[in-house]
Amino acid sequence: MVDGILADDVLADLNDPQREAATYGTGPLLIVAGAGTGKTTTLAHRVAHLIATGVDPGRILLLTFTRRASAEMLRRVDGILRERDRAGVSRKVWGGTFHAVATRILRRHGKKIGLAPDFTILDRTDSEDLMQVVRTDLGLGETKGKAGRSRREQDETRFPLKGTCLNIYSRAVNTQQSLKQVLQKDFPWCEEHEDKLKQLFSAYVDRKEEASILDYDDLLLFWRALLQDEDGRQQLAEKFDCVLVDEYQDTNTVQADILRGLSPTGRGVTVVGDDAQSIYSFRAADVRNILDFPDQFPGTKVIKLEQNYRSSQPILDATNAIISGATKRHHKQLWSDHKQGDPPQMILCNDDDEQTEFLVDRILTHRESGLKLQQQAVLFRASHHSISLEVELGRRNIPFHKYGGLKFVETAHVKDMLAYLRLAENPRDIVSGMRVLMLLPGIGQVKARGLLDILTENRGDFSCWRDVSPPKAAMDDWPLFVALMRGLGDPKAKKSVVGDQMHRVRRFYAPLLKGKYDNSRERERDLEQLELVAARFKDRMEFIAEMSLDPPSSTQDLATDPSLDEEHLILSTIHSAKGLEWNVVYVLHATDGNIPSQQAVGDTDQIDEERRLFYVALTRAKESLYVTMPQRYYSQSWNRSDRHSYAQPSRFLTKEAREHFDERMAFPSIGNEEEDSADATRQVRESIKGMWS
DNA sequence: GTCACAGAAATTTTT
DNA sequence: TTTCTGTGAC
Repeated sequence: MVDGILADDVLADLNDPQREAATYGTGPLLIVAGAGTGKTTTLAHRVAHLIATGVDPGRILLLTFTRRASAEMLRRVDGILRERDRAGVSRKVWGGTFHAVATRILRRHGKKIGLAPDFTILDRTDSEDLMQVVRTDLGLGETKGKAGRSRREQDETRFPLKGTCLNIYSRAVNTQQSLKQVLQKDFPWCEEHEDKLKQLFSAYVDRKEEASILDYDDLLLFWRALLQDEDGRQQLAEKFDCVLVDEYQDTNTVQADILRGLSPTGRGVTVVGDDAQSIYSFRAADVRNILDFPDQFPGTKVIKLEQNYRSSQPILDATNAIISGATKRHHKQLWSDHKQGDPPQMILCNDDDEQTEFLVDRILTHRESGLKLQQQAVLFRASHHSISLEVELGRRNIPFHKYGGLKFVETAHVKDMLAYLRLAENPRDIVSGMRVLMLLPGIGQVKARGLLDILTENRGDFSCWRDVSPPKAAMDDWPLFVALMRGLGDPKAKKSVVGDQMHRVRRFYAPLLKGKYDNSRERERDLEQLELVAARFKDRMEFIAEMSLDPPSSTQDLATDPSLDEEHLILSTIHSAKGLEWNVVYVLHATDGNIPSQQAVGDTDQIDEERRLFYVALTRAKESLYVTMPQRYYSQSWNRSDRHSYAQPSRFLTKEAREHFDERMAFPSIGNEEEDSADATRQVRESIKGMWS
């Protein structure tokens, strides 16, 4: 390249450490980037700089946490390069999540380690389904067989549910620990089942192999295996000159191994992250990856970004105070040029309803003063925390998009539809096969298994099902079903437009849907949306993989054409808000039990992670920050006999932290004082009682 | 073998 | 609110 270094005017937007990071040479580089310090900008400039100095874009690998993040990054790279007439080259960059890139690589090179290229991918719920199949096969869930069923035995803990089993399995695999260690540390109540869990997991692994399916963990494991295979390594290690990893604090041991496999000396490796924002340890992410990076790769250059461009100083003061309570951390002091601004507000509400009322009120006030809804975001710890807000927004016709929580593709009817395509793509995929067959009346687990065995014997040719005589109840549907599958399985159909295939499935499936759900009309509309999405894909396999690896993140993303999209408010779990920013941020339910979550107060590591989570939430705000907390929770659940309970503010809002907040009631009380004081004494009693329950 | 029902138990965050 | 297991009718 004759260009040499990128023009000064492009790099002039960067501050000194950012510029140093963007232009640093090929040695291992660690960029420690605090919240809002221009991490994305820096990384984008680094990629642009690499390309401008002659690195082949096709030999750059950019690993991000979500596909959205990598798309955004590459868009900015293009923006920077446009001035050099090189716009568009970034399309050649290998960008995406670890899992998405693993899929591409394994399809192409997996043969080396004995992997068929047409594997299908299990998402979280599919993996649970398979776990359940194996679990019942081995008779592990049963409780009735126990002789006598004495009280003693009833007290014995039941075998863990499928979700828990998968958590245990995944944790062992991703942390590379023995089952015993994992059980001891994270699942002590399951320790007595160690032997049976071993049986279960080994059968689970076998099943996946027979069916030619990979779960999320497998994608990483096999990529790593490929890098450890001598042949594979040669081909792959030489594939990339530069590897950049974003959000490195949230990678796990296997991902770190992959990085080492790609570049054993660290040549060409850049990682970016912030240990204060590590919030995925539940998924086996290990902060030590980023903390120990300089030891792993001798000669690492460390560059710290500490100037915050996002938030006003009053907000930074508050967030600095919150994170300073952490027991272990890499010291950083964020500062901003943006000195002016309102202090963050801590809002006390009577209950959930009042919180909702306050939020809607405030959101509209900001809207009236000219701030678009997209520039405001409501963040919460758990997906269900926003339910009452969603209802109210709906009632008032305020459009919103919700991120996190149950995704569109995880709903039963969407999974059903996709299962037809997946079975057609990979007839050995027993998860999809069982799902599809059991939709037919009269076919249950046993029949479904038998039918799949026949299919395997006939090498996946769906014609073999024509000769089967189905149970009476399925008599009408069966020929149609077989015709559908034969059509989809035909090699010619494989290449036909994915939208058309989806349409055929929908015609068959819609009547079944009617009988299965009472809100079938609504669900049918979802399926129409799905068909539209499918129509955007040329390749069926790609479509299916995409739906497992990178599903549309909000239901509304699908329902509306992005180009015609109307103004909308953002609701998001804190986890899904990572890396994003808004002018106004509201953090809901900042009470103990919610933040930190009741389930995560076991040890200091967990509590620290919850603190970082709270920190991530607060640091999303640019100008205004509201932290709201209901004081009273009504519980009509089976669990509690009392009708309501009182909540304390989050323990992270310590006295010192609160000095940086304006504290007030959402709606100053106008009720009669007697009731208030009665409430106050009740609150004391309740909270004392709470200490023993 | 399948299905519908009942009673009990669990309940975060996500590639 | 859903998920899981056991039971009994078909």
